[in-house]
Amino acid sequence: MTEPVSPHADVPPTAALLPVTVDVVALTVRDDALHVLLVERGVDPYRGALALPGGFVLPGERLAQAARRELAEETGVRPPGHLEQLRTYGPLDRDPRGPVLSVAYLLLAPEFGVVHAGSDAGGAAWHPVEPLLPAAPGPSAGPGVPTASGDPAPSGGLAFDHARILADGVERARAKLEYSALATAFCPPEFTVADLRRVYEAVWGVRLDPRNFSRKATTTPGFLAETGRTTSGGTGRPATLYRAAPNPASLPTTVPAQGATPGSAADPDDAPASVPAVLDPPLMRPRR
Amino acid sequence: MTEPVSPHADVPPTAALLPVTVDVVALTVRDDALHVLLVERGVDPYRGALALPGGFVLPGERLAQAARRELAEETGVRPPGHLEQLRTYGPLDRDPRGPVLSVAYLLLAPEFGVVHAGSDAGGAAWHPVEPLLPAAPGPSAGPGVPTASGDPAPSGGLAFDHARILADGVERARAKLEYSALATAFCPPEFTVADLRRVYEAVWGVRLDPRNFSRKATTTPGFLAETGRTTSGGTGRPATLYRAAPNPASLPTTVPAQGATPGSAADPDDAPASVPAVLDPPLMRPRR
DNA sequence: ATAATAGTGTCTTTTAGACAATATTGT
DNA sequence: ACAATATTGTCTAAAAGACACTATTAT
Repeated sequence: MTEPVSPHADVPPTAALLPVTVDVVALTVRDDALHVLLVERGVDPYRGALALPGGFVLPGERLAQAARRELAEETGVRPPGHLEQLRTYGPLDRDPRGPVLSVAYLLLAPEFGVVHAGSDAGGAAWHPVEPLLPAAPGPSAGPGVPTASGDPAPSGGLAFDHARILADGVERARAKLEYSALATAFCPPEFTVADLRRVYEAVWGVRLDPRNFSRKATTTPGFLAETGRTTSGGTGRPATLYRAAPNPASLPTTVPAQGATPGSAADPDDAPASVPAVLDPPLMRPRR
Repeated sequence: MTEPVSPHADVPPTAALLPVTVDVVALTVRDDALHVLLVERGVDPYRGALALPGGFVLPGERLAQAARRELAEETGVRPPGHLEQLRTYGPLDRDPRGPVLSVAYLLLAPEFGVVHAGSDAGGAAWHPVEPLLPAAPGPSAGPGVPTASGDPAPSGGLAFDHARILADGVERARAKLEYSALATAFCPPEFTVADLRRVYEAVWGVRLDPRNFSRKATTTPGFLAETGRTTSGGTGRPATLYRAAPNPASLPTTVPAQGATPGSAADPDDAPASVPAVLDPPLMRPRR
C-alpha cells in the first residue's frame, strides 16, 4: 500500500512549478464562414475582453480532460467534434499575473448551440474569425477590427495572446483539410458532398468547382461512406448522404497506454487517432 | 517601480502547479540514415536507460531557451539547426515521480560532434532511429530492439514515454520535408543537390531519382540559392553548391512580442519562422 | 416547362516519373 | 579512354482543372 504521495516528491528543488491553463480554439463553419467560439471575460485580467474559452488545469487532471471541462462549463453543452492539441505557449510575457503556461487545443466541430453563461465568463458565442486574423499581406485589405480604444487587449481585440493562438489554430485547420479527412469533423453525422465542399470553401476562403469536387471527394478511398439515403425537400435533385469513413487504415497509435488508470487511459484526444499517413497524397488541394 | 512580485500572485488557489520539463528530439542524417541524439541517464528514475536530452524548466526561463540550455549542457556544444516545438505530453502517468508536464522540441540539424559528458547523464551520442520506432505494419518486419531484460523502460528501450515522443518527432520531420523547405536544416551551410537528396532518402526511407530530384529542387522557387561555387576533389563532375534560400515569402509572424525583455523577446524558435504557406503545393513528394 | 441543384463525361493543362543523352571532372 | 557523378532533354503517365451535358427533384 502506498500512501497518497505528495505530488512532485523527487523533483529537483530548482525546477519551476508553473500554473497551466488550457485554451481552446473551437472552430465551426456557419453561414459559409469560419467561426470561433469566444467568451467575454468576467474577471480580471482583461475583464470584458473577448477570449478563447479555457482555464486552469486542476490537480490530477489531464490536459485534454481540462479542455473538455472548460468547454463544457463555458458553453453549457458537451461539444461534439474533433479535439486535438495545438501547441503550448508561454510561460513568460503572456499573462499579467505572472508566468503561466498555456496548452492550446483545437476543436473542429459542426455548429452547436451554446446554452449557458458560465460563472466567470459572459456567455460563449460564435464569432467570424476573419476580422480577428492578422491582415493578409498583398494589397492592404479592409480595416481590421476598430479596436475599441482604451481596450487593453494587445492584438485582434482578444485577451492575452489569444489572437496569435487563434491564428495558429486556423492555420492548423487549413493545413489539415489538405492532407487528412478532417473536414468531416465540421459536418453533422450525415452530410452531403455540397456540405463538405462548403466546409473547404469557408476554411480556405476559396471557391471550388462543385463538379470536380464531387468526383474527388467520392472517389478518394477512406474519405466518405455512403449511407444509402438521400436528402429530400430542398429544391433541386436530392443529394446522396454520406458519413465520414470509418478509420481508414489508421496508423498503429504507438504506446497504447501502460500502467495507467484503465478506462481513462492514454488520452484518445492526444493520440493522433485516424490521422494522416504522412506520405499519402493530399486529399484535397486549393486552386492554384 | 514594482517590487519583484512573487510568481503566481493572482492565480486561483485551486490551480495545479506543475513541474515542466523540455525534451528534445534532435535528428540528423548520418551515413544515409536518420539518427537521434540520446543520453544515458545517470540518475533515477530510469537510471542507465537511454533517453532524449532534456530536463526541468527553471524559474524565469522560456521553453525554447530551456531546450537549448539542456541540449548545450548535455552535448557540450551549442547545436546548429532548426528548433521548433513538437507537442506537450502529460502530466499524468508518464513520470514515476508524479505529475510532470513535458514540452517536446524538435531539432533538425546537420551532424554535429558531441563533446562533453554532462553531469547527470552519460555522454550524448547519435543513434539510428529505425530500431527505436514501432515496427511498421504490413508484413511483420525484423525484430525490434532486444529490450535488455530487467530494464524498466516501457517501449523501444527508451526511458519515460520517449519512444512515443521520438516517433512523433520523426513523423513531424517526415511531414515537414514534404511541404516546407526544412530539409536544408539537415545540411551544412553549403551543400549540393545530392546532399539534399540523401536527406530526403534517409528521412523518408525511399530512393529518389537523382535526375528528377535535381530538376525539382533547383526549379522550385524559394528553395535553393546558388552560391556560384562548386565542389571539387571528389570523383565525377563537380556539383553546384547551394545554400537555403533566404526566407521565401515568409508569413507575417503574428504578435512580434510586446512588453517583454527586449533582446530575449518573443522566442524565434516558437515563431513558425519561414514556415509553410499552407496552401502552396508540396515541395517534394515521395514516390507513389 | 422552368428553375435549381446533383452528378457524369470528356477534353486540356499541369505535374510527376522513367530514362536516354550530354557534361565535366579524376584516374 | 574510362569511371563516376552532375545535369539537361524528352517522352509517358497520372492528376488537376475547365466545362458541356445529363439526372432528378420542386414549383
